[in-house]
Amino acid sequence: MSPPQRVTLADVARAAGVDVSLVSRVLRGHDVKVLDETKERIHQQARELGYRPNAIARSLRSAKAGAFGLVIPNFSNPVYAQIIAGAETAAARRGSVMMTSSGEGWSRSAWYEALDGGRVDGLLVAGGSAVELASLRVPYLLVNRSVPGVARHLVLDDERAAGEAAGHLLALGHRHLAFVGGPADADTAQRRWAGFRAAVGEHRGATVRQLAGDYTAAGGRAAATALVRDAPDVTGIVAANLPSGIGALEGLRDAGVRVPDQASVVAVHDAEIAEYVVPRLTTVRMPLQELGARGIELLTTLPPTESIAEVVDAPIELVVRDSTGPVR
Amino acid sequence: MSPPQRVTLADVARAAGVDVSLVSRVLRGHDVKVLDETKERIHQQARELGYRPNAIARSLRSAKAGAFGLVIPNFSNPVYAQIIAGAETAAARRGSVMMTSSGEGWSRSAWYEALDGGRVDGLLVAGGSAVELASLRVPYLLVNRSVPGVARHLVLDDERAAGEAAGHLLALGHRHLAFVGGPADADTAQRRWAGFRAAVGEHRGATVRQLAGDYTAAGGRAAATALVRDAPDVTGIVAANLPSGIGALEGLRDAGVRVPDQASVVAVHDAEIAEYVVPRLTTVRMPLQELGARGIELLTTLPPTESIAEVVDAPIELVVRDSTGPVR
DNA sequence: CTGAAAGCGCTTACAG
DNA sequence: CTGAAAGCGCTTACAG
Repeated sequence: MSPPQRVTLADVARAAGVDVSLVSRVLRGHDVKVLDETKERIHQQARELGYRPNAIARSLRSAKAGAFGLVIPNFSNPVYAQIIAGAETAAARRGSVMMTSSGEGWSRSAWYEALDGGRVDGLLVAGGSAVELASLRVPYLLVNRSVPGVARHLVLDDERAAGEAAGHLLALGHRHLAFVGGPADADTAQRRWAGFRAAVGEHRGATVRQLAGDYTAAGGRAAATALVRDAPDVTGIVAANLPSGIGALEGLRDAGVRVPDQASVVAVHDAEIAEYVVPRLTTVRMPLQELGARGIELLTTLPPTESIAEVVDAPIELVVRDSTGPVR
Repeated sequence: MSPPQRVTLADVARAAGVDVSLVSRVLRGHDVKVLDETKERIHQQARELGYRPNAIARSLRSAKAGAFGLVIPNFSNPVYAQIIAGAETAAARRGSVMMTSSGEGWSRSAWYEALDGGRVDGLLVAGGSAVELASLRVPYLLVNRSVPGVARHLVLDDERAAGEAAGHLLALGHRHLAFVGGPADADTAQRRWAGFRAAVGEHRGATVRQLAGDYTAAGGRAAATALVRDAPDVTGIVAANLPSGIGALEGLRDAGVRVPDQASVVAVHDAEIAEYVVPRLTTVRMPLQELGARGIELLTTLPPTESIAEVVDAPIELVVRDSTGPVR
């Protein structure tokens, strides 16, 4: 089936009776001043021989990989699926492929070393340790997170998202609200907490509680259980992410608290799964595709050493489903 | 922060006062007969200069990309997350990175062309059109699907998985069973139907129904609705995939049919989401990681032109949750 | 309009 | 024990 060996520019040149350099120029469309007849001959031979350019050789010569890398912690989180989709589309527009990877099976340092070896023109880093970034030669950008000491990052407007979630509950009449947070090292959770807190703080008479969480359903469930036991006055819950919100729903159900009749839940981030839980979960949809796309854009346009701290400028949308309702 | 330009082998050689070829051999650990002193000097200079090998140059020279590609239709399906994890681990064991992509934003042919340009040592194809495969120079392997005319594929034991699902329902006393299928062009759905049919066929007095589906929750919901209307005797449903099963659960709930009291549902494939739906969905867990890992193994060990049609040899496991129970 | 040359950064026989 | 040379497949000035 597949030919035993690669066809190179030299093969085409030989077949067409011209020099490789001419073949290169014609095939890349770089040269207008070539006899139509010659052009035709070259194209035809290339086609017949099944010539396919060697991207590696081209990369070496032009010092351009034609690819971008995206490092994520894992593939099972639907949040990353959306970032990837945005990044792939933006990269394709520039003729570059995206190579997405979680580095599973690699030591972190070996992994970064492999990626830094000219294989990519830039690296979007959405997960993994940030300490190795300092030694990177390839331009990189932290995405959806900011880390002290790393001068290039692009994040979402987490404050605003949590603020909208809180605002939704307040508008429904809820006055005693709780926030189920994330792991201590997740800066996204910090910002969401800050946004939540600020939004509720504007309301006289409203109270606020903060509960530890870990971005998992189990954590959300535990938080809800504790809430029912320790703070029965709370009727509105904002979960810092989707799994926490789903877990909170479970915890409330276990405790016999009816949603949305007796308590309301909103989670930050939206994904298909929110449609499948019972009751369907109200969420705040974040512009994750735009995050991925903008990341690629910054990577290609910004000087590699320039600092950047940007917030994605795209709409955040409250998606009201069945887990929120008027108080009492 | 990052140095303005790359450090090459030549830079290290100059700094250490030796030839590049020697640096290459020492740094790669290829040469034992070198003075310890020289070795030390080379290593130290490499360290000080922050030398990092250029993978592209190495690839060109050695005609080995050090990377594998994995083409999937999209990243939002949790099934692929598990395949990717298995493939990444297996590739890492061979010192290769995995570049996973859905080719979003590319035309299918341009995409395959880009991947076939020496960037990867092999291609695992879990999605997308199969017609371009014939023109590929790089070794490839169809994964989780088999296509007529494509002589290399690795699939799961779909027959057995559906058979186990049916067997579970039969053991619970269900005699009137239905199968919610997948799209017409999904060979996995065909095999699951065959396995379902064979398992039920062995039982005297058991009846079987086949319903159209499309691997989506909406399709599963419609199928369940039709079932309640047209075949009220059916008490056991096997869904060809997870979304279909979740949709079937919704359809039954809409129709007021209680699960598992009045009807049982099992779905092929397992993922976290099965834990979150109500009632928690009984599933058949497939060895997806093993599929990814075995795919890489075959790619690296099999001669590129050799045909192969293999079924992954790893346990399939019934995961009993709350959506199945004894009949009536 | 076309060709010859140089070189991207590495590796691998081959000398010495 | 170490160096010099050739070459992987391409692209890009530079000649003619």
